[in-house]
Amino acid sequence: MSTPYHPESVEKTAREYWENSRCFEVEEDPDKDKFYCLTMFPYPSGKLHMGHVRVFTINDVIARYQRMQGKHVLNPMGWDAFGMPAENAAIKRGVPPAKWTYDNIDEMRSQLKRLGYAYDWSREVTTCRPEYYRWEQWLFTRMFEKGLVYRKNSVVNWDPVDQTVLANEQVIDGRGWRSDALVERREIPQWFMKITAYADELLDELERMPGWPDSVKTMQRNWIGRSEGVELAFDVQGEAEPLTVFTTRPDTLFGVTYMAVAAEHPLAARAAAIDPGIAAFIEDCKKTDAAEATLETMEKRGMPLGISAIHPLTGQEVPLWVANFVLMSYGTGAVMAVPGHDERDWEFAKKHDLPIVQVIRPADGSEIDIDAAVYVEKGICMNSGEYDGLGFDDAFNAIADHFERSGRGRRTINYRLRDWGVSRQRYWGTPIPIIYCDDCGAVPVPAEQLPVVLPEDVEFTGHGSPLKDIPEFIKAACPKCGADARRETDTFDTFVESSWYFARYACPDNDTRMLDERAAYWMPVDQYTGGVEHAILHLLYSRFFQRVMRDEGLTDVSEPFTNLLTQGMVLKDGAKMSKNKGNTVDPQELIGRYGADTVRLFMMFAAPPEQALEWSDAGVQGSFRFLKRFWSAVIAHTEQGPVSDLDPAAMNDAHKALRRKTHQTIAKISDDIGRRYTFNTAVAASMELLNAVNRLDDTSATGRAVVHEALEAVVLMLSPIVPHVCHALWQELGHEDALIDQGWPQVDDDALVADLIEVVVQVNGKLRGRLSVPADADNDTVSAQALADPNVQRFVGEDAIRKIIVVPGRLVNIVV
RNA sequence: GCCCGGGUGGCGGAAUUGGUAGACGCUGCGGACUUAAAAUCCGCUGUCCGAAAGGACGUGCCGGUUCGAGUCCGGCCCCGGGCACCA
Repeated sequence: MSTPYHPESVEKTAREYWENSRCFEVEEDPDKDKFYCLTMFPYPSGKLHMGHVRVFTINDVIARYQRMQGKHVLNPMGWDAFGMPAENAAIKRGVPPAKWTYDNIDEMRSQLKRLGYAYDWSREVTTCRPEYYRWEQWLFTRMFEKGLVYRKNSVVNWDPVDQTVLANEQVIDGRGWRSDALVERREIPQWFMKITAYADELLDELERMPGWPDSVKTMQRNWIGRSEGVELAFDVQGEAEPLTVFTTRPDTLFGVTYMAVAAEHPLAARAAAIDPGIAAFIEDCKKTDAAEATLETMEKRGMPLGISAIHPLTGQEVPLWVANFVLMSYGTGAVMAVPGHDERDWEFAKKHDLPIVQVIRPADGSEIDIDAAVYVEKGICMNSGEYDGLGFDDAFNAIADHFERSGRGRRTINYRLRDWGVSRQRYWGTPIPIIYCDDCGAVPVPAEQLPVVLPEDVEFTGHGSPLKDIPEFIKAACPKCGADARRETDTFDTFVESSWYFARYACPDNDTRMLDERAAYWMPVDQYTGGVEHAILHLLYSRFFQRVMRDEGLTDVSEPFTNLLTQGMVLKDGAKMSKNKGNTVDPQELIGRYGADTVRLFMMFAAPPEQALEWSDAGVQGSFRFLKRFWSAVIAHTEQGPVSDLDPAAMNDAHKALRRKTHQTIAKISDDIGRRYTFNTAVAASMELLNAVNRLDDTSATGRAVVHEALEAVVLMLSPIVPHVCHALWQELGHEDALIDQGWPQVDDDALVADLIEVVVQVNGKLRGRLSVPADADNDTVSAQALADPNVQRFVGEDAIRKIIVVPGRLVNIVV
């Protein structure tokens, strides 16, 4: 073996070994303890970026570590291949989305291979292939039969100049990104999946998911937003239909001084027909994009409709307004306003001079001025007729009972979660398998006619979906009556593909069933790793889809991901490094210069996985330097010839100290990688151990045996992170068997025993001295020794000692 | 606006259960090697006072609990992620 570290040849050798021995291809084996290790699959945007390298390396470290623990590891890779960037590339460069996508996949696959990831490539999944998406089309038709999908109108961003639907990210400050035209909200019919039917289960199961971060569970809980309240009917003057509203605060019902409906509400439309001012206001309300953040931050505006509702308890007239912050698609499209006890209602009432009535007083008896500040806490009812004096729960129940008895309302549970709109007016996606027949309506495509294949050779103009211009695609016979009918031209939201790919990795080649018994073996995913930006949408949709597949009899598993690790982003100059912002560092260039191991090492060393990672070119060089030091330390050791077995009796204090350090480090790194996932501290501990090895300048037989043990431990423990160099160094250390088949090193508890330990001494909590004491010294002995320390004496002086706190093995605190 | 994170030296970070703040690495400075440079190796590197021993201060800001707070509690400020059509 040549002496200097040449990453290129070292990595090529290791890569070829893994490839030739096919050691990462796994089959189902019931006798083995399976471990399914997965990352969120990438969108094939062109080249790998550092965010990819980070998450894939984290995953690879876990996969290789679990393998060394004796687990039967499945670690697959695939492509989330449908999506907007392919269409944008097609418009910009005239490349068909399919060709652009397949070229990108080829490029990125070769990059992944160069990074040495332990993937089972035989299971690769590509979502834009009909053999993949046919099964989600099939599941959609099953959901259709069960009533789990339905069609209704919903809002999109409409660009009136380009005559096309825009994604939220294509709307910049309320204008279309290409046309610069003011974007309008427009309602069109779209397909929805009933995720709300699973809302309670998705919420409740979070309580039994200890392997997920609390932050993600909290976000999902808040997103589902279950609230218990009452639905109430208000009669409207001159209208036959009452206006229904939902409230979680029926105890404040007597404080209702106005009501508001959405701009799209029929009552608003009727008022607009006779009042041009209202009509103009409603038109104006539509000139905003559909994003929630926009609606929540924009100025709250409204207009009186000139009609009144009747308060169901007092019989008083309550003016009805139309307001831009009430949305037709949320709840009933109408809200009751209690300005005394709701922040937004209070501000709106102040602005429009609407009355504010106090109907709740603080339970502690304190006085408040409802005109000066809103009071949103729960308290005691007042100005509420027969309900005066009741607390929240009593008032809630009394009022709810009253409405249920009179049939004018009912207790109900409301969710913030809305059904999942899956229709996209785009070309590069899975065709929604529906045929529209003039007589039979929307008819799902029968299973034997699936897949509905997306034509890949299309003319791409950028104005609307090209599917609308392909008569052969649109023309279809109605599956029910055989009459001429039209095929749906909308495609699925790409979150549909990513909601079940993890299960399909188990059986990607099955062309007769969506999932088979192999999925029963591998599912659920034991460790799932991906960006925290997916904490809600992708993970919630996947949990939903898993349950839909379960209820279809395809699997027994309800929760797809047992353990979740959300990695932070890769930042450069404090900003997210991403394809959209163009502030990327090219991994390929770094691999060419330093090798894959250096890039992997820097990624793992620079920050713990959950935190954002700030990119540093100097840090990469530091990682490269470490690998060179690592390499030469092993070479310097092996050049001295064979090593004899370690004779414990022959060890001096320095030998014992190094051996203790070796086994302390094994214990620490096992914990860091196996439990804490703090790969940065695992790397730091390896560096410390290697520094300790280099400091022990001892060529005696015992010295070399202790060093040998330490070096083998470092090679084994760093191998999940820098597998290529460790593959070579393992051979250098004299082993015939490949490193990939080795087990994780074991701690020798005997080596951990120390005779003396250091204890710090504090006076009144401030550090004043250090002691070396026998490991088995009792508290009194340690206290006495602490008091004898000259510097400690200086600070204790003549003062009376009030208390001495001894934390065994750590510190003594003398309180005076 | 709402929900979830984060804030520690010149920089990335460590401190795992309330017990030594700054491990490990980077940068910088000094030195060795070299004709020279690169590479490599050795030393120093939170701020202030001090010749040193040592001391004072110090984990975004303000306050609290505790023998002891980066860690717990209350109130703020700033930065990042998500907000349903980016993936």
